[in-house]
Amino acid sequence: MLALADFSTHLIAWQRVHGRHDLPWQNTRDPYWIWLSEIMLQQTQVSTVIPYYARFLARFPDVNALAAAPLDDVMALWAGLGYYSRARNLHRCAQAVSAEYGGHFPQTVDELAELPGIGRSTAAAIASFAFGARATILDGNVKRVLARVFGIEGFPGEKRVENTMWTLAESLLPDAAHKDDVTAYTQGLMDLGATLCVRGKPDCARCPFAVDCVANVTGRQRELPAARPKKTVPTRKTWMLVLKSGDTVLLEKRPPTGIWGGLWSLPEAADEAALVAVAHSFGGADALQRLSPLTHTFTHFKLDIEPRLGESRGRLIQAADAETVWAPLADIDSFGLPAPVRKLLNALQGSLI
DNA sequence: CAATCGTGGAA
DNA sequence: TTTCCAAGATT
Repeated sequence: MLALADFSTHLIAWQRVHGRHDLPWQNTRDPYWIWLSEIMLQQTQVSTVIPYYARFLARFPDVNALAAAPLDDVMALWAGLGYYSRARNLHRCAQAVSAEYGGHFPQTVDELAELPGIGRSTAAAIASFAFGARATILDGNVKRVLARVFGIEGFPGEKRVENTMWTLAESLLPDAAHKDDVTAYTQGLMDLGATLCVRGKPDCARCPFAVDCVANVTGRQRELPAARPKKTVPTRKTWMLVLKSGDTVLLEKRPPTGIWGGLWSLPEAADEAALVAVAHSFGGADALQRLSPLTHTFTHFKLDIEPRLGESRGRLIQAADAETVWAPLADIDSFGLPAPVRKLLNALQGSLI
């Protein structure tokens, strides 16, 4: 039987030898670097984050630079990474740190968790990595490790199960005598879940907890943690307008909340007739050319996109209640666009010019 | 508190 | 091809 006190000891020893030590956000105690990585890594894989992280730091080298930047610039660098409330909260958080803390991140979990976009687990990760605080994280990696090693039943997304895991995770922290090891411990939790205790085929032979792990001993690796309850994802349909004027295309800024909030995108309508009316209001002809439809899958719904191509002569802007712009196709990469819209326009740029 | 909020990798 | 979901937070 694995004594709770032994968990952190074994994990720390394992991390120092077998854990990851060369990720771009490691080997620093700069809370800005660490905070940025933690936000980008929320629900996002390491390999996806790395190129975004490098570009972001090059453009915004410190929290004050980020705070002073227009939100639009932040969104443009975040475009393609998904979950855009993270980018909006990131900007708000930078402004709060700059204005309320003189550009220095607070060091306690409670203060960190009050900042926009920083929840309980992210606050603990920042406090642990940047300030060596004895703080408990509970991300997807930890939930998977705990569910397997300790045989925690139930879907971790369920509140009751998550509360159980928080309590267990708190009890596993290294004690005050090993406070200097909390960084290795926190990193070890993530490393174990990300490199050995993976979802598909966990490498139990290399795991320091193999002989004690409930899932391994009982052969239930595939059943723990319990899968998310299945739901049928609804399908929505939208018509998108690619209205050109010379070498520019009409873009609209999306509202600050909701799907793709704060990004630039193509004008949309609920049916083809409504889209023709939109095109007409911007100087487009009545006839729109049909383009190949595309499907975009979100976590909670599927979107069927019917693109239509039109040409506008006058670059007419109707009432400017929505932010609109004629974007040069050559500069299209400088706009924060949703992934499928970027793909659509990039494909068009190749075929039309 | 369950729903909302992206995208791409992996099996 | 389909399914699942990844260093979660917010409402």
